[in-house]
Amino acid sequence: MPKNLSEQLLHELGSSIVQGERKPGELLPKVETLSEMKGVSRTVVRETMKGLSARRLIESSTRTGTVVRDREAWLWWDPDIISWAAAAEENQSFLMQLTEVRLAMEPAAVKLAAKNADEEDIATIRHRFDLLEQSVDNEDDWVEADAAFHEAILHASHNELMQSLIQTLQEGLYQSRHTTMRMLQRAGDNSRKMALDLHRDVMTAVIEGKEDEAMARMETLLHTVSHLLKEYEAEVKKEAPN
Amino acid sequence: MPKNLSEQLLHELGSSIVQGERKPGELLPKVETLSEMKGVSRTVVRETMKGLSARRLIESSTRTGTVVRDREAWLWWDPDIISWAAAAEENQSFLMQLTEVRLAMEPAAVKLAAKNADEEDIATIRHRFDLLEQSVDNEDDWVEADAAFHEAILHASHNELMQSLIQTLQEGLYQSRHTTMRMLQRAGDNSRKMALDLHRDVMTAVIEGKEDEAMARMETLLHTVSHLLKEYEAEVKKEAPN
DNA sequence: AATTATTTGTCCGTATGTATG
DNA sequence: CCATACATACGGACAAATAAT
Repeated sequence: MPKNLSEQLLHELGSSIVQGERKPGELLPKVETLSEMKGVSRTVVRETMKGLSARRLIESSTRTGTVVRDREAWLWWDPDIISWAAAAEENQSFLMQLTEVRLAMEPAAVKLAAKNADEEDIATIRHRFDLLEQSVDNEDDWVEADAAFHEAILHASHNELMQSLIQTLQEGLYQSRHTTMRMLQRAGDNSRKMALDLHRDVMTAVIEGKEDEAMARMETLLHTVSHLLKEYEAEVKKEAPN
Repeated sequence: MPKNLSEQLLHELGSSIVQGERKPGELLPKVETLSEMKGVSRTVVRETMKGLSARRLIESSTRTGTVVRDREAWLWWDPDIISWAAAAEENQSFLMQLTEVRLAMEPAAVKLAAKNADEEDIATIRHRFDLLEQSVDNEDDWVEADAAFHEAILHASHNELMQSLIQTLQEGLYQSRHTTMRMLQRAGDNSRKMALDLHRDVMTAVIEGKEDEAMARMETLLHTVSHLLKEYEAEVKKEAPN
């Protein structure tokens, strides 16, 4: 639930643009008109416009009005834009793109972690892994512990930009998939036990400072999880087709 | 040159936060005071605050006032934040982080390009390479043609998120280094001829759809360029130490 | 080529709501 | 209950740019 009028309107217009309802080149109604249409003051409309143009979704010029910009200009790594795109009806392609980025970044981050982790980082990682191990039988705990473990690894990379990037895309993936993810967790203890081993492998490589091995093992982990996920989705689809 | 008052103030306050002048936890002056200090209306100050909190640099709460948020919360992939950070006095660490991300993303993008490029993409890449080849003797043309070539490759990845990401970080790197980059261009034709061969290798792998080879060759290219750059910087430093 | 009309851009004053000490 | 300090919202006034006449 949006807190104020301009955020509400921002969400409404932003979604309609990102989800393709309003297309690049299209002219938006003028401020005065929008103000009347939505029953808000010009100030609110103007703040909304400011938010949209800060994300480079629109471009305004005097007399001509305000038009939707080309997709190439959009600041895709804005959390709002990602969430709007992930919430779209036809978002398969977008989710795939997010996954492709993740597959490039997470292994790179782990490689850095293997290189840069200090004693404190390693202590945290060990601790988080213990928690993961203990929560292997509980769905909710597992999801939380898994996120915490990955967060500790990322933190050990000592690269704030990567952390921020991965966190943003995780949120994007999570948002549209959290039900699916939970379902995977429910798929059975076997999946979790297998995943636990893979996590341990990553951790060991990081602690021992074996960069390339850490990277390769993270790739294995991601591919395995994605494979499990697909398998499970196919199964669910078979049982209950659209 | 910032166009308006709120952007001017946004730049001023944003820079002071990102560059560490105002530290996390620190309390900002209240709106009224800032308004007087800077000689602008409260509306301008409020718009500035909106811009800062949209980037999650600050957090406001009633009565307590407005405080600087922890670095982890910042939206690092905002072009403004990147440019403020890149312009900082002590930015060695930040530039290294940017480079680390680039080293992870560009090869991944090329790999995708080798997989996804269609005929039109390939025609464009070939054309851009021809331009690159023709501009091997001209500094200014080379810089432009080089950017255009990389852009064509990225476009062929058919992943808008990666494109946007790489473009943003390129701008960040460019901004603080453009003089250095130009100097590398001036370093001599040999560097450019060597670089040209490396570009051709990448192009060939993409056209032939050899994913892993394209990726490996882009890694080689990036490492070579970065090596040349370091060498040249060292030389310049030797001639004219601080 | 000059003028006019339209639309966005900018700044301001003011008022109300809300949470805090 | 009161004073403080910020958030939100409204609408007026004028400036600047530019398409249309």
